[in-house]
Amino acid sequence: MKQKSFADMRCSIARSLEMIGPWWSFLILRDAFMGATRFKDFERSLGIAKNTLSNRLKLLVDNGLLSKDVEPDGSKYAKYHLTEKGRELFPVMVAITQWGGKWAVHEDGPSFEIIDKRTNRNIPPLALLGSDGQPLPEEAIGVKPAST
Amino acid sequence: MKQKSFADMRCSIARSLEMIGPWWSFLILRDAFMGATRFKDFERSLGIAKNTLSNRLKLLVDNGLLSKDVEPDGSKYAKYHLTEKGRELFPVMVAITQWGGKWAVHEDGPSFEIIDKRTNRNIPPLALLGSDGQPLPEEAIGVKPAST
DNA sequence: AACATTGGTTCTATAATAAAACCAAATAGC
DNA sequence: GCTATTTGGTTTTATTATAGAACCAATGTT
Repeated sequence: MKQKSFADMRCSIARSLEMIGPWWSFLILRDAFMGATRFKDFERSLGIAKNTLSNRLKLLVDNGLLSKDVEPDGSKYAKYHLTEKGRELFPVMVAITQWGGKWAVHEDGPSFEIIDKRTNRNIPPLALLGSDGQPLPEEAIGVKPAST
Repeated sequence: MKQKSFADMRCSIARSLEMIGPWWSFLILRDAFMGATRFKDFERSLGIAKNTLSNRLKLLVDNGLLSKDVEPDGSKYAKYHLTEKGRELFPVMVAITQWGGKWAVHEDGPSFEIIDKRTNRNIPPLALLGSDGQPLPEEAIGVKPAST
């Protein structure tokens, strides 16, 4: 009984989770955002088994979230970089980071913070905006199922 | 070799993923946001195996994302409701929905959309704000590792 | 040239998941 | 009030995924 796939579901959340992949994949992307590019970078940071890492990286490359590039910097070891598709997951990272900062924080505090470089201060919570571009009051949030 | 836990990592993203749980858990929460409350609601919507659903629900309740309540409405079947901790994952849902709406959308279109009820129109992308509350330019985004 | 590091692959053991069968309690239909 | 159905599970079994270790060739370092 193989693991069920979300890939044929219509819901964008399910499809996104399927595309990102399970577990480790998200942390691999996190490290990519933090500057990791090499197989060893990810392995060291995550303490992940090499075969698992290898499979995850392949999946992320196949799904277009990372690219595996041979650099013109002299080295023959490839580097993994976020694609545009991968980079656009940044708001998801921020949303989870902010949630975790409130509800899942380590006793020693978080390992990193997302800041406004101009002021070196934390950024405020991600803002839900209404169709007018102004902050969206909670009672105005709605979910509309597809009509078809 | 049991599955590695993220629970003792310091990173808030890792800790959040651990707390939410694997795979299905996120879709269970999605359905909770969409109004599902009963075991059967989740089962029908997800097509999930009952034992897996049972385990996931227990985990989500144990981790404080859902509460299992006996309702005063006459029924003796319990209902699952999002706690405040669970409800505050809404921005994460929105972020993934918006990403998926761009990068993982089904050929028939998304199954639902998040709207501004006042206008019945889609909401714009979640906004990253700077410490001044104004939109944060990309070059001002920084990540600061913990000093200690 | 010798040694260490990198980026894997292969193999085995264990844990997680799916599917199906089963069941008691609750609810609905008559 | 009696019967049938639905609900909310648990148990059992089969399969898949993951972790860990050992191994290896290519690369990079001294």
